[in-house]
Amino acid sequence: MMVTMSSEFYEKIYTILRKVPKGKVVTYGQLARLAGSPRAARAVGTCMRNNPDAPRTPCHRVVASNGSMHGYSGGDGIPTKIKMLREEGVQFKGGRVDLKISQWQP
DNA sequence: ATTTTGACTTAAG
DNA sequence: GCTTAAGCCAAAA
Repeated sequence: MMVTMSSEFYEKIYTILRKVPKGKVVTYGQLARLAGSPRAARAVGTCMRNNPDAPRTPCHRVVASNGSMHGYSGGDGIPTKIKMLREEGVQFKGGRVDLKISQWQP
């Protein structure tokens, strides 16, 4: 199998994000860290933006490090994202996700 | 090839 | 606890 050098870490991001169970969320930094680039949190966001609510990439389960969210390219954006997470059983706290109980732990 | 922008994170006030 | 500033990675102009 040949290695896709350019988007190598992108595929990792998708793979990891796909492993995140329902009702759990993951931060951009965590995804980047698991992908092999702990400082590429921004790049992760760029990747998500190009891929909307693709059935293969649950970008709505990706939140910021402090539990809040920065953006979402699907539905109404942020509100839709919150709604989806809430439907999955994610506990919210003043508009922010409770990372203490809802953050995915590999 | 260089500059700008962006779904980020951490540190400091 | 919230706001402001600086740093980092990758894609788009």
